[in-house]
Amino acid sequence: MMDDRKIKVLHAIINSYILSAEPIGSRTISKQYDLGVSSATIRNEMSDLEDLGYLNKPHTSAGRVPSDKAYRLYVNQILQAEKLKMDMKKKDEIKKVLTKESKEMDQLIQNSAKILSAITSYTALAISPQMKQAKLKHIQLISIDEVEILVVLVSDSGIVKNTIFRVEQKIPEDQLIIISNFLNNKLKGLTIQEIGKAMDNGIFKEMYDFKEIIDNIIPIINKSLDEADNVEVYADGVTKIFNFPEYKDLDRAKSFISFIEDKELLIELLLSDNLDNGLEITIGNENIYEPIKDCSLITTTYRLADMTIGKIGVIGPTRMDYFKVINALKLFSVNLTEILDMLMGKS
Amino acid sequence: MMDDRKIKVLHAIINSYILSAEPIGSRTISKQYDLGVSSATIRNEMSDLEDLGYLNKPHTSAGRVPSDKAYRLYVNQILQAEKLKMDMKKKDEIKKVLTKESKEMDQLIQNSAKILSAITSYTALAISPQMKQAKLKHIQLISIDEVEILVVLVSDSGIVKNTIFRVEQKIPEDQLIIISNFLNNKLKGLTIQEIGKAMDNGIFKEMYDFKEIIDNIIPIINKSLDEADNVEVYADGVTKIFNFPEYKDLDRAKSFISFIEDKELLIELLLSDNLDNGLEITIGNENIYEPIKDCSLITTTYRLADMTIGKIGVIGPTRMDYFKVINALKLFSVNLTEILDMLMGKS
DNA sequence: ATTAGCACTCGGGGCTAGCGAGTGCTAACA
DNA sequence: TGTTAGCACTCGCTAGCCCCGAGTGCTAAT
Repeated sequence: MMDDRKIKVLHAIINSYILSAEPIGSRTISKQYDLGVSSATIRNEMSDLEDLGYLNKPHTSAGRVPSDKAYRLYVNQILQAEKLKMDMKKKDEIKKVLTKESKEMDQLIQNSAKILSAITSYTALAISPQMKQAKLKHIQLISIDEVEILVVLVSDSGIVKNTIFRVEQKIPEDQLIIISNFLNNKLKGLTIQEIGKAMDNGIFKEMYDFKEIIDNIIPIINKSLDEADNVEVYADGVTKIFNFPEYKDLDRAKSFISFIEDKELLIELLLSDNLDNGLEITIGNENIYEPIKDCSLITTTYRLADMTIGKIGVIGPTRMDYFKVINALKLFSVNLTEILDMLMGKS
Repeated sequence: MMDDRKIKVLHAIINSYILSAEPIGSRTISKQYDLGVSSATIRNEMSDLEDLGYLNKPHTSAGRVPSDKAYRLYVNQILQAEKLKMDMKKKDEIKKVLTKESKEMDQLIQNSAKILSAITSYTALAISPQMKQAKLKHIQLISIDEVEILVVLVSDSGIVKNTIFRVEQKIPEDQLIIISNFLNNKLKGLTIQEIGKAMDNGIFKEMYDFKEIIDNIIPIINKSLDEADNVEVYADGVTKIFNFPEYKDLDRAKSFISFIEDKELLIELLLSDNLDNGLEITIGNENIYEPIKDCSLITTTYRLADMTIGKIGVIGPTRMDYFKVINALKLFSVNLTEILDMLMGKS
């Protein structure tokens, strides 16, 4: 049913379409690709492929265009063949640039998106670390002035969050230290969620002496935790979409860009699988979100201290250069993980 | 030369063009606006206005379109008339929403851009606080574990920055406190730049006992200061530009969106006047940046603790609804300043 | 099973004509 | 002298038309 030649023809069409974005005719294939058969034969094969759902006709007298199903087949074969050797030279090159230009984690992620978009020429997306799975490493209360106290949270992945809050009456420095030490003892090593639970369970009973102060502080810690949970998404190269003829249509361009502009939607998109897997590819209609049902999204994860903490990916027309993008992404996954470990002093 | 009637005609044309985005003919004016003269007279006036540089003709047989000079005149008159009374009800409404949805400063700025874009239906820009002019309120070194130290900087406007750094050998807690106290004594109340200078001048001589440690810490503080200087820009409603017929042209839309996407350029744009003035309006060609020479940019500043710390604004086609935008911006300026003072506990 | 040949389809580019909105001039009028 | 009616003229835009060319699908020959 899908004999070898059909596969070859399909591949030829896909490759051709990825380059040209124009419907491919039988003649083009028989000329450009060396299949040793005439255009008439190709024509028959193409007709079969259409019946099988791998090709579509924009209209009767145009050539044919690969369907999502075709891309899926194509991608699966790329992944299976797994001849995706990493270009070490390029990897190190990128690593160098990234390391040099990124002092903070957020910056690193942002720069990665930028470079990724530059080398793939598609829109790049990246999501910054979530703290949910991170463990608390250090918590400290610092008195700033008479009425202000700063809460500093440090997670084991090195991310710092802080909040200032005000108190009615000054809390002496030494009391703050006692409280800080107590909190550290009780909470160190717990995840954000566990801390929330611990606080519900009233771990503070034994600190009755400081009840008043602690009552003050609990909501602050909760709030800080809430904020620690904040994730950031970055999109870079959004306007690259204009380079693709399929987006010469204003409405399509608008709907794409609007989608990318909606950060909340992007977070949903990128967190859908909750960071579990590595490389992920969704093609065209496989996407849940209406505005990108004619796009493909390829993402991969990066890790810190053996935890998957974020995602980086590329989005573009379904006829994107999957091979190039997959290679680039693998490279970024490794680089990000390496740099993060370095940046946060873990390796 | 510019008698009363000419002004009236010009205003009519501008108002009409702001609504329709189509060249206006003499007949339209004489019919729609009650000037008590015939279209022929209007025609003559329009011809004069063209000679004076207030109107342009797209081509011979089209109507006329206001020039940048015309908008400038128009805007100056709006500003002078200053009948811009603030709609207190609306102001409070917005304040309520902003307050409710913004826990952190960055969030507040971001939300402001969002709402501003929503109510004006143009693209909104906002830049987050710079610390350059802020004064150091508190600095503290915290030992996190054996080899990691956290530097926390708090500015008088309540903004917190922190950096983790590693040291070779553990520095005892009490030494850190001594150093922290020393730094606080020396540096409190200084601006970021002054601190840099102070450090160059070797204020650490008297701390010779801790020379080794301090030598370690100086670059860290410098780095923290560097990072403290980071500003964030937010753009919201970028795709609103697609709603305007003058951007039905893909290239123009692309160049606009590309410009907005370039955060560094945006920062330059918004910091050009270094936050000195309040309301600022640049129209069309008055803009330095090529891609927005057919846009108008209206910005205003917001303050915290009596310092101007950021800017928020709107960018759109030159035929934007200046009146509406100016009103909205005034409202945001006040609201942001008020909310910030509250959020940071100053009022 | 493959291929050459051919009729047929259909989108798109180019060309033309006509329309309609708008101008600018002239001559008459208050 | 400023205002107006009238009119010829301009010019972009749209609709309609034709034709080209790329491509298909069928048939008949190899």
